[in-house]
Amino acid sequence: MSLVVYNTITRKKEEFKSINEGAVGMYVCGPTVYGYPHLGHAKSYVSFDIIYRYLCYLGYKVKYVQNITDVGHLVGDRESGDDKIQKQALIEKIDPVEIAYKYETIYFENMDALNVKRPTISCRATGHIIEIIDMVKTLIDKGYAYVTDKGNVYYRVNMFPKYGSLKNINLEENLSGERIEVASDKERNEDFALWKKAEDNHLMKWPSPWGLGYPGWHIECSVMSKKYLGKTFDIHGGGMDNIFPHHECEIAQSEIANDAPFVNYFIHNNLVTVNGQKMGKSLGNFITLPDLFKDYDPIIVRFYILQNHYRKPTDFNKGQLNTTSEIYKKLSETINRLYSETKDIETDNFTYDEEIQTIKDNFLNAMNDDFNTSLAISYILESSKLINKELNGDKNKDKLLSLKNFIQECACEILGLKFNTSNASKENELIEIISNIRNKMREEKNYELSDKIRDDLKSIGITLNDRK
RNA sequence: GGACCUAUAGCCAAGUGGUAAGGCACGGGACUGCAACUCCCUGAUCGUUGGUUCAAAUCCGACUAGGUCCUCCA
Repeated sequence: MSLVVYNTITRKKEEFKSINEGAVGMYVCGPTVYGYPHLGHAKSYVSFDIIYRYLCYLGYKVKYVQNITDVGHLVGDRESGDDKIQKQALIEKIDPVEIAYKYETIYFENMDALNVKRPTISCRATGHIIEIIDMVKTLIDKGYAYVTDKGNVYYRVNMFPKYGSLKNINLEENLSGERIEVASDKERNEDFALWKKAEDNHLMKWPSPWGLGYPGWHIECSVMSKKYLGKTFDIHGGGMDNIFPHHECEIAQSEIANDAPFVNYFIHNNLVTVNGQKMGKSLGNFITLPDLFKDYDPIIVRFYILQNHYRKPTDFNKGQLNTTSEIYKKLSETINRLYSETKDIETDNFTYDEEIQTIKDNFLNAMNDDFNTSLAISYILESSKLINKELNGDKNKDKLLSLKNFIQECACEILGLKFNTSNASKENELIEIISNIRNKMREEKNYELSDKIRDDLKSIGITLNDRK
């Protein structure tokens, strides 16, 4: 079975075929770095991490480009809007460049904690101002963009008939009815900014043919994807909320500037909700990752995200997160047992067990069907049951090694789960010693003391699992 | 107002034409000195309503509820 992905362009699942055999170019919209990342970012980047990991597993050489938006953009194109990075800089009383760098660092630390692999290329908007100016020039030369008296540059949306097709938006119906901005210097209200003139109090600005200014929100992604992936590439990803207008604008810019189709597959993850409402920075109902990680191991947050499909919304729910935490602990214990009991077994040649091969096939089929992680996880849990049975029973070498291989490839490599598989710490040795003494007491039927040891250890969070 | 998505057991969640995966919780059992762990068994006709079909959770229509986008947001 081959890989099938849902393509936003066609609103259908399609068989995945890369432009160049054995290689994939993928661009995912990265964060604007002016605040702490939240659970929504986690869902998005974990989702694309899965796609990245799975494509690698399938043998593709993947070039995964992700931008860092370190230029603040105005809310809309209005003169009165705030530049979010600048705003944060004024609050924290440090330079906007420091703000961007600070939150970029935190972003990556948080993603590392979630075991999200770093993109192969991470690029910043501020590092591509020359190329941005260049593409804006091209669009002006082709007549698709215009410079206003104020020194702003806008894209003529009505010249690009495809605009709105990604989101299936009809501009006539949706935009023409709105009140035209009186103060705007645009030809038409739906036109979007490619370059904005900087007001005197604007901190981040660059010289350009149109005066001192800064790039519009959408142009950086067109520029950087072209630079690193070429005019046409395989996959473009991002959150659903970026479909319109961001990705529409990218298509409009890139296809005209490059005279080539932009992207073959657009993949969008669904959003995180809180009590059914979208979690968003502007709504103020977001849960930041640093806060969440105080109460939950990041890898459990990752597991929680993967229990939902990426195209379905995840409703944040502490009760469910606690449940997930319990499930993950059990799974970890089982897998740790598997690793510790197989660490001395020769792994060179073993016959892959048929039953486990079937589970692995099912797992891969689930992944092939548009990265169905929630179904895939059910096979991991099924294997967990088999591990316990085998460890409590025959301890068949082929079965154990097959299971170990399955966990290693599917749970660890593809899903990016981590289990605490080292038993080497002093603490564990100590527990082992205490446990042995306690077992001795139990043999001597000194239950009063052995129960006290069990209870005392339990009270500091260590559970002894008695086995025959 | 326009476009679109979702609705499956107490909860989470797969399943897109052939009679409902998995997990948690609940209950029963095996194991145990007792317990925990582990294993076994146990639950839904799929929002409502029409229709298409030999056959629908799965396709089409209507309705209801919730959500997203049409301003920045992963």
